[in-house]
Amino acid sequence: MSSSYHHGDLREALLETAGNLVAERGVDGWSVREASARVGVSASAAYYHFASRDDLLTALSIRALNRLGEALREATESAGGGDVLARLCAYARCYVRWACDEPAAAQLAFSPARQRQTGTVDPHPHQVLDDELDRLVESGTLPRQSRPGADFLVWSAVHGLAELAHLNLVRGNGPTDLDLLSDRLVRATMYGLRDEHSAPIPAVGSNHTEA
Amino acid sequence: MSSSYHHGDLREALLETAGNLVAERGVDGWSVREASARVGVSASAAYYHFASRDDLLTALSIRALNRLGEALREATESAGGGDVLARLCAYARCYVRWACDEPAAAQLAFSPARQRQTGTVDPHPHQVLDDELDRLVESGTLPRQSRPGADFLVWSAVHGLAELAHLNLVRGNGPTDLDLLSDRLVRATMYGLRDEHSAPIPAVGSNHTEA
DNA sequence: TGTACATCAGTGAACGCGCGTTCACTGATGTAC
DNA sequence: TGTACATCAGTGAACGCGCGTTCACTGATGTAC
Repeated sequence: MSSSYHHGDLREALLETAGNLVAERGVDGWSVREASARVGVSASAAYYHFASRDDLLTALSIRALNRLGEALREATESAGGGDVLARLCAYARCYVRWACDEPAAAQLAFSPARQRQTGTVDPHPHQVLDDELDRLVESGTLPRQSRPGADFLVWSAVHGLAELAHLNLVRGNGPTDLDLLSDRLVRATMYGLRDEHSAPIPAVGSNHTEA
Repeated sequence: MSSSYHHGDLREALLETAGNLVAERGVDGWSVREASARVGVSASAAYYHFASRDDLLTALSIRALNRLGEALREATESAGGGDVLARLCAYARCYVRWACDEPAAAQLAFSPARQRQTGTVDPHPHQVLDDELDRLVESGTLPRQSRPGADFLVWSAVHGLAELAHLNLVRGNGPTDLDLLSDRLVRATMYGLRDEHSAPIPAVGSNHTEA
């Protein structure tokens, strides 16, 4: 509000700015001093709101995970008019796009160093996925006996594609291609889960032994 | 060899030591000075072999990717006696274990900053996977028409599980559980790919529209 | 086998730098009476 | 409405630090003759 002293909401402004810096230069490509300067405040002011740089980073990571969760919820809600599989495809597309658009935020959100207090994340991406899978069971698309653990399988597939895409390791260019690939991945995984109990042995060999 | 001066192979020793440091403290948790000291050499000696710290890191990343490639090749070769699906399962298990055992190496290997000269990596993980998928086509397990792009789908699934596992986001504890989950993931994906052309529409809804 | 000399592969001191964080402080704001 | 005072939310100078990298140098090694 006023010209100096008593910034309206410095904590929020620092988070926002640090978030931008992370997006621009990666998780460690900036300093507390720089974020403070960009907000127009002394470096030490940040320490009134965060115990340390790491503390700020943790807050940022929770924020990122939360935003992803919200975006996913929104994407699924506004998709497919009753087609539960389309909802899941929307989930995957959103997830993959997010990872490509904000790679640094993605890295931060799933940073191994910051994962104790994940209870703080309200619409957690995992939770949104769980809800969708439950829907798929209700609708009969996913056999109930395949439901346990299915969340991790689908999450793996989607997360992996997101990762590979943002690393630019996926050939076939353009966002549309990526959307299609994403759909195909979701469908393949769901078909596989649908069949895993009815046709447990593949076409050719029959013995699957421990490696 | 001799007590000082003219270390046998300082370049190699530095790579090895830096690799250990990365494993212990993460990609950025160490300094050139520290690596040099650990080898027993002055800090500046490193600059005779590497143009910069970043150069060293790049060499390390290629090395890591190479090792993964070799491990995967070995895992698939020594698996399954003709059962091509078992070979693929072995691939996935190896990949996931590697990511869990050497998370920092994994992060480094697929670091977005270091990906131009990947041509230097000989048995590239992607190549090993491609070879296995070709085998699956030959054996009739994977329909030929599903082959294009299948590498990215399977890679996504495996990579994603590896990532989630090393982030400790997968419930169900113990390496065995992880192996089983990994097998299940591979099977589900392969079943899905097998069926994607014969049964393109899922059990329930029929319209899949763009999100 | 011995000597001269080029080259290889190190040393160690020094550079400048920006960082996270602390501390004593002070200006702005809100509340009680 | 005015004053006294506690509290809030900043300032800015200073700390100590370890870093990547450079540079002039020197000891060890290999080769030619």
